[in-house]
Amino acid sequence: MSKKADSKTVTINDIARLSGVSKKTVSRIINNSPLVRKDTRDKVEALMREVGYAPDPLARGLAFRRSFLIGMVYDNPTAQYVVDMQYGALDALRGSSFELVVHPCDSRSADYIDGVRRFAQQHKLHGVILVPRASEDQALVEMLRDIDCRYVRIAAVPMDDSSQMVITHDRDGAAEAADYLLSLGHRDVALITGPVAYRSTLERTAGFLDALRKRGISVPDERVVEAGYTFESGLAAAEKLLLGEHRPTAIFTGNDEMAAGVYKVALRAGIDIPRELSVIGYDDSSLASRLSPSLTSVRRNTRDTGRTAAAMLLQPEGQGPLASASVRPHVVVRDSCQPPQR
Amino acid sequence: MSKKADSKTVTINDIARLSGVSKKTVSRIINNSPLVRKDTRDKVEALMREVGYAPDPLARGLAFRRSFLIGMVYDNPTAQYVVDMQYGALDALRGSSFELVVHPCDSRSADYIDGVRRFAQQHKLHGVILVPRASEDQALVEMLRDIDCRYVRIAAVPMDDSSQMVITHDRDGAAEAADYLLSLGHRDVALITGPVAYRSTLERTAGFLDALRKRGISVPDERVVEAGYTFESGLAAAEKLLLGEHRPTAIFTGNDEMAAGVYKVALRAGIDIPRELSVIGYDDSSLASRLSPSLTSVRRNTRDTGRTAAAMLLQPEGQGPLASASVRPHVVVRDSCQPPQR
DNA sequence: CTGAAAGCGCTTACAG
DNA sequence: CTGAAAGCGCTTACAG
Repeated sequence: MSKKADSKTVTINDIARLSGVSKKTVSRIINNSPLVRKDTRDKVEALMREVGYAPDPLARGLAFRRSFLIGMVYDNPTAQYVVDMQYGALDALRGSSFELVVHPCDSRSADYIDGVRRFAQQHKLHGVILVPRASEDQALVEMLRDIDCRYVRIAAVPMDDSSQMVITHDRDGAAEAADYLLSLGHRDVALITGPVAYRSTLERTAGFLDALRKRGISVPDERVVEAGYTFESGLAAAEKLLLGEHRPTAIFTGNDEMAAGVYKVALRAGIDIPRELSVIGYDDSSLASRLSPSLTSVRRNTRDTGRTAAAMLLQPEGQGPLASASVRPHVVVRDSCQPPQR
Repeated sequence: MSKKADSKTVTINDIARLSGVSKKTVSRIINNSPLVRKDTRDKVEALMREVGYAPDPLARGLAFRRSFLIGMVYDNPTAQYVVDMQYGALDALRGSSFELVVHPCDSRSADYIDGVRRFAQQHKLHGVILVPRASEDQALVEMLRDIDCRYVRIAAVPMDDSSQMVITHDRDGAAEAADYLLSLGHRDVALITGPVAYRSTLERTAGFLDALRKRGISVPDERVVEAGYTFESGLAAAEKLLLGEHRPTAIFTGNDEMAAGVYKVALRAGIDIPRELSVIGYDDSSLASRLSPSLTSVRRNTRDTGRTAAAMLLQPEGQGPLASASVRPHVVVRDSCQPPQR
């Protein structure tokens, strides 16, 4: 037991002494410097493994003036999305000496940028992953450049240097949803969007409407209702669309939460899904299969997105971006859509 | 701009020099030592505020041999639960110099304890929050003691020193669910439980059955079905309970996910909730209001739990536990229960 | 390819 | 109540 405790207090000095090289050489090995003879490296690495040596990230961080922490900055999206993004980032960090530090924030509050600044600056973060909608805030990004903090932005479209972006192509995902509804024969469709302040909203809306337009179908203004990406706002929007004179045969919602609102209104009004109304969501969250009937939805591969973003942050500086810094959404068909009734 | 950058490179030496005291005195002020004259403290603190000085956690961590990081270790609970727990912990950490590092793990994998060990040891974590079911693993806790890492366990019942426990009283929550069903007039009730390997399962089951027994009602074995806390397992369990000869008038599920499974089976079988079947869940997750009809469920106050756990970790060592290291669950009534039909 | 010196920004004994 | 010295475990110039 005391031996175990001791063995964990091994330092770079012990490794240097025991393997008969200088401390600097050990340091070079830790940092993968090419300036070490292969046999020296092998010998020292074997010793490190044998005694279970791992360099102290605090000491390295102090000397580097940069910690071994990756921050994730996000502004209140749904729980499943946040957790998936975290899992993805952790996938990429596994086996490295980096850890993930979470920083939810409220971009509507006046001093949230200051909060992120303190977070990044005080802990000398290696880099931060910016999740929408925080990733869309130019002022936030400028602050990060100011304090010289690396970042990767996740967003629907390119908004920055390609080495600092993961593109989620929301436009394509929404277009695929439109094509799917068209393929079932729907012509009278409606759309419940997120807040127009979100880039994802603009992209999903444009992608959906453009795909319809290409097939000669235009959606009247009253069939496009802005909501807030929340269940409650989806409910209110669904009431507008479903309780009037003519109702659409299909509704596309900007996320699954709002689709749940449509379900609730339809149930109350005695409208059968999918017989009388088709619904397609966006996110493919766990909620999609919980709903009855299970919800057809656009999968975003959030975990892949998080993994890619974290991997980019681990790239040595100056290195080019990864091959594929983008993630493609696609429709996952379940039970909430069918051809419209005659 | 360059001035701004400079102002952030202020060190303890600058503060000492500018305020005419020794570095050690500044250190005492940072660490709230009582051994500083009040006027000295005020003067130095004013200067620190003026120049925007914040001590470097990496340097402090190196000298303290302990970082300013709190780890959260959890084993795959639902997304909403994880996020709520994180938010709670962050509530407690706000304004401190501590940050939250997340560490999901899989307690079924052989080397997960080693993974937590490396996590805690290498980064010299200040402490870790253990979320169920990881918190129930005695081997994990012993490893943490071994490496002298502080921890707080979140669990349904006391399993450790009270200064290292947040008790969630699942037994009481389940008893309240039983009392609620009884008050509506239900006598023929069934139970879908989580895995019996979970302490929460045992507590919720016992709490529910004991409350019924007190009123003279015993639940036959075939009315108690073990499932896995997942949607799919809830579905399978519901099929057993609902598709046979006699079906119960009410079902209590160990969490909301499994309640969603009951909903799906009931819908398929044409059983109306709540008219023909009452359902009550546990968690009061966001899913509860998304379902139709909205689900009555036992709220666990997860955010409070996380906040309390983190606050305990910030207590100076040797200090007594906080006043209330426990969180009380209670039933939140929605639309999924009503008196049984005659 | 390898090494001895100085330093990263703090704190811990040890004195006074 | 305050301070000068040594050290936490690494890395960065600078030499060779």
